[in-house]
Amino acid sequence: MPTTMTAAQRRAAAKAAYDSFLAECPSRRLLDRISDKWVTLILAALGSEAPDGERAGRSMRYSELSRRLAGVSQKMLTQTLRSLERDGLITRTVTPTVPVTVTYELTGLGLSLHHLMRGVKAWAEANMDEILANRAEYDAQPA
Amino acid sequence: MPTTMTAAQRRAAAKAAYDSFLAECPSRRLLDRISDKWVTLILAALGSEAPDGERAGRSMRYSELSRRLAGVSQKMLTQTLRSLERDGLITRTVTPTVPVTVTYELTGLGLSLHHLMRGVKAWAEANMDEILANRAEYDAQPA
DNA sequence: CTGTATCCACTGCGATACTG
DNA sequence: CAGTATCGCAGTGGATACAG
Repeated sequence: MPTTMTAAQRRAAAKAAYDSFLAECPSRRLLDRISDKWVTLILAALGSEAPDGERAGRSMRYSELSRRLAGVSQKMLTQTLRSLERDGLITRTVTPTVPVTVTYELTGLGLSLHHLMRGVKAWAEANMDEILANRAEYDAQPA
Repeated sequence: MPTTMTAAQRRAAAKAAYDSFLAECPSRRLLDRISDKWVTLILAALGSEAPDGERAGRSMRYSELSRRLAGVSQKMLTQTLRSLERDGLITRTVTPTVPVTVTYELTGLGLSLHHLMRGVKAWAEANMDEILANRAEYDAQPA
């Protein structure tokens, strides 16, 4: 922590007394939760621009998400969605049609995390080539 | 790659070569790799401002990191550091003192990811209270 | 369509012991 | 100091079957 801290920064630090560097801190578990492939992809999917381009974030059905996140198992999708709902990052809406229709949507909190996760996903895609090259070079090193 | 590719398909492939939504895409695995608690914390530690405040990113010894990331096992720390080194996100420097001194430092690529991961870590710490409240509310719902 | 429930294979990860 | 090697289990996550 820098010694040159403004009063505002000190207040912020005092208010949010959470530190993920500490093993027992709840934020450490939260960090573990959100540091997840499926969390990132779900938030990325739900936060993508709606077809009409009018909203930031779209509403998606369970089956839509299932198709979008290629290869996700039912268990992981449901489990991750529940977790996100419990944490207040997404809302789950059930429409009593026959058969039932369930839609998921980002909350404001979820949207704020989406902005970060979208960057992470984009980073992975943008730097894939360089990383593949780095790996090749590393693996080519003589032992 | 099939030779019978439409011009539109070629353009799409060229523009977005990688897509984490696809199960077979290498970027999916990369996303899984970097979506990791220890990756986040290591990058956060190495990217924090140096004591002299002159550099973005500092050099840290193995034992320093071990202390900073409270509760990390030797295995996970070494394993994660190796992975980051192989991907070209950090450098590992051995100084042949007695006993040997090993320091780790972010590369430019690592620094770029650090900026994102630092935000994720900060988000977790900043929104911990709200999320705890959301969980309490969710758990209070009648079944 | 949108789940829940169950079983189980796999492996991530910690603990422990040892080394240059 | 900075690792490597090995063991063992707990828990993750996939596959499958079933249900409202």
